[in-house]
Amino acid sequence: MSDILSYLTTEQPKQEHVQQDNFIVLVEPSPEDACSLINRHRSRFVIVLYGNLRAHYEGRAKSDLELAPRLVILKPDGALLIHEATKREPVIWQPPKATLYAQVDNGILVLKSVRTNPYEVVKIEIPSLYFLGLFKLGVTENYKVIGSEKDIVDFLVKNLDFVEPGLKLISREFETNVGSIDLLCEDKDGNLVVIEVKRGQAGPEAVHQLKRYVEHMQKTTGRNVRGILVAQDISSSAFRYLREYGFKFVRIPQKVLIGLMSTLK
Amino acid sequence: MSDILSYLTTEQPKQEHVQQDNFIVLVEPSPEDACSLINRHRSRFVIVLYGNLRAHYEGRAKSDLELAPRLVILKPDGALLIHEATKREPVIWQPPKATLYAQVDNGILVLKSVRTNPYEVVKIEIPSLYFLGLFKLGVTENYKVIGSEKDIVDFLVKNLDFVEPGLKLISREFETNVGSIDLLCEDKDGNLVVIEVKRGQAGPEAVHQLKRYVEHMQKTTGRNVRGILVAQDISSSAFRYLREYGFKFVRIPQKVLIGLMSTLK
DNA sequence: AACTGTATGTCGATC
DNA sequence: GATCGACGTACAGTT
Repeated sequence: MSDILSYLTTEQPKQEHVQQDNFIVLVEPSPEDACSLINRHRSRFVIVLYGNLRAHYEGRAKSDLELAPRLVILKPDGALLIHEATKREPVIWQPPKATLYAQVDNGILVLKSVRTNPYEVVKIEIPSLYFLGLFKLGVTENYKVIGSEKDIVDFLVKNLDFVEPGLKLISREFETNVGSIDLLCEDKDGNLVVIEVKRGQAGPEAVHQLKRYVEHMQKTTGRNVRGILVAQDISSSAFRYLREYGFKFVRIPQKVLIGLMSTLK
Repeated sequence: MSDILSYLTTEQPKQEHVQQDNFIVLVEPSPEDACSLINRHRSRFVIVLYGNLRAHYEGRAKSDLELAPRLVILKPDGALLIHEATKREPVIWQPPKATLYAQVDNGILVLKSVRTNPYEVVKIEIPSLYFLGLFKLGVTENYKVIGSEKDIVDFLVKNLDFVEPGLKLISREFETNVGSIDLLCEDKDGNLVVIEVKRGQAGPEAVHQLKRYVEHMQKTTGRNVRGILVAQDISSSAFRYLREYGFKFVRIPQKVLIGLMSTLK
């Protein structure tokens, strides 16, 4: 079976074939054929390999994978993923901008991916390559995820009363040298109010972030400064901190978020 | 070409074929064949689909992908990935434990993946399916990445003089209700020393984390407490904080880390 | 199941 | 290029 498949996909004149088709698949290609196809098409196709392979990663950390069947994905931007049977995450990977080198060493297909800054190397040896697929993919322009923190801040800017009646907006993304404050306001009593927004459940870090901003504004303005944390939820320990520091928590009910998400698009 | 390939892969008795082979590939399968294969084998194979597809995600946030060629990966643990031509990250995904439903609606292959807690749904419509691959993959047991923070702490425990001569270990992973302190020590002058370890470059958060621990230990013990941040590097603003709070920074040169990584395995 | 902290995090925005 | 914070973060370890 494999021979026939290989034959079918390789016997045609490559250039034309590639230009009109948006994918090529080979079953049990020779290392040489695979290497040649990879080198010729890696800048235009996403390449999927399935084979028995060893892999080694070294850079910020280091790890090794012994010989086993795995899936390798090579993208035109240099991203490289090695996947196993489980997890959303690859076991070993290289982010975009890595450079790929494919060659045949002693009859074995070897892929090497090198990245700089930080310098990191992934080396893959594939003694048995069972499948090679080249697929033409695109990139969705203007891809937008709705419901991010930015969307919530947008909403709050237009509905400040939702946080607390009488708030007046001073600035959005107010830059300080301790970070950027999501919303800086003034309350009905003339206090400065720092608002920190979190999309999901706020943890201890969110409260400490808020504290940092509040302290900074107190120090730099000398005014009385309040802190308000706005989120869908808050963890118990984060809530302890919150009360300790005298801050206020405003929950965004999921109902509001869903409504918010359905109005946007 | 496609017809012949499909034929080659489908005409054989499925059961035997599957049991002995570790992969099956089909070019331009019918939606019905694809659906049937997916439903029968999704718990044992990693499935790769290439086709022109629309996708919709809704849950913690929400997003849509218009019709375009993309790669879909389905894993036996329920993980689902939709990849485009670039990035290490999938555009849309589902983490493990999601449940997959595959069906044919009006002649179109439709995949639906549902996850609970949080409730999230990914729906994929594939009007044109060009390729379907089923690959048998494993999971590397005892997979270990070397050079994690834990490894560094291990090293420091055995080489406390590296941080500062005369340090004596009191506790590792000392649990407080503000978090767990990497290393709690006593210096040669009898001061309590809180050591926070970061693997890479320490940012402002690391310093604030350290501050939290130091303040907590001061409050609960009444003793004089020092703070030391150990990391490969520190960002400029983090260093400002560090000096402001009177903490100390100890750099782990990369040379030491590499040596550390080579001794472990 | 909820919570906490790490990650070879990745990614985008800003300086 | 360095820095910083968000992410549908994912994931592992603990309570």
